[in-house]
Amino acid sequence: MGTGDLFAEFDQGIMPLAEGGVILRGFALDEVTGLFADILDIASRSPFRHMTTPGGYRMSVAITNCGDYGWITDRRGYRYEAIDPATSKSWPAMPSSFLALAQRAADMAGFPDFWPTCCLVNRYEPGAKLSLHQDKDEADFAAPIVSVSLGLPATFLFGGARRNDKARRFPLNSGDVAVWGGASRLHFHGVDTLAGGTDSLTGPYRFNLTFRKVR
DNA sequence: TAGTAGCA
DNA sequence: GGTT
Repeated sequence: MGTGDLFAEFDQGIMPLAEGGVILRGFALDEVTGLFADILDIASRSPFRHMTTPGGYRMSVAITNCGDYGWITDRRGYRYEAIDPATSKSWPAMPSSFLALAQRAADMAGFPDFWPTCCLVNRYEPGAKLSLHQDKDEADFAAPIVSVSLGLPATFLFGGARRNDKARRFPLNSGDVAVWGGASRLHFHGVDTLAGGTDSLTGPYRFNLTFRKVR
């Protein structure tokens, strides 16, 4: 038996993330091709763009959205909007494949009846990162967060309820799905600087789908 | 403070 | 050089 076989058993499974949080390794593996096609379709109507934080800095992660609401940031702050400010039109509808995946993952993690009204689509290129933050612009903290990884690998940072709580590091690969809610719903989290590389499906990018119930 | 930079 |  070679080393690869020893690690193969860890390709799938449930990794504890925090109280109320798990990483479902490989949960979406057989869907990544279709999900990527849906992302390209969304981006053809609401293009990826680099938004500005309230402090006036450009985010290294490019974003777009689909669903009833989209998360945006500009010099005025963070918020959800039903209209894409770049197109002055509604965000693209959430594909049924997205909704079904998010619901299955939430259910698996112990959050039945999850009905996300927003899917934030993040695009990372090598060098891009997302510093520690809380998802707290939603009206309903009872609903969990579901986060799907596609393409290049990354390191997920997951901390505690306070910004200064030490964050733990978790490898995230294409097809992995992280779900957190309950006691960890408002915990600080982020993504470490993306390393270079080429993915057979997405090329020089990592994509992340983040499902939230905004209202 | 979903940001960067500098210092111990 | 990585970490706090």
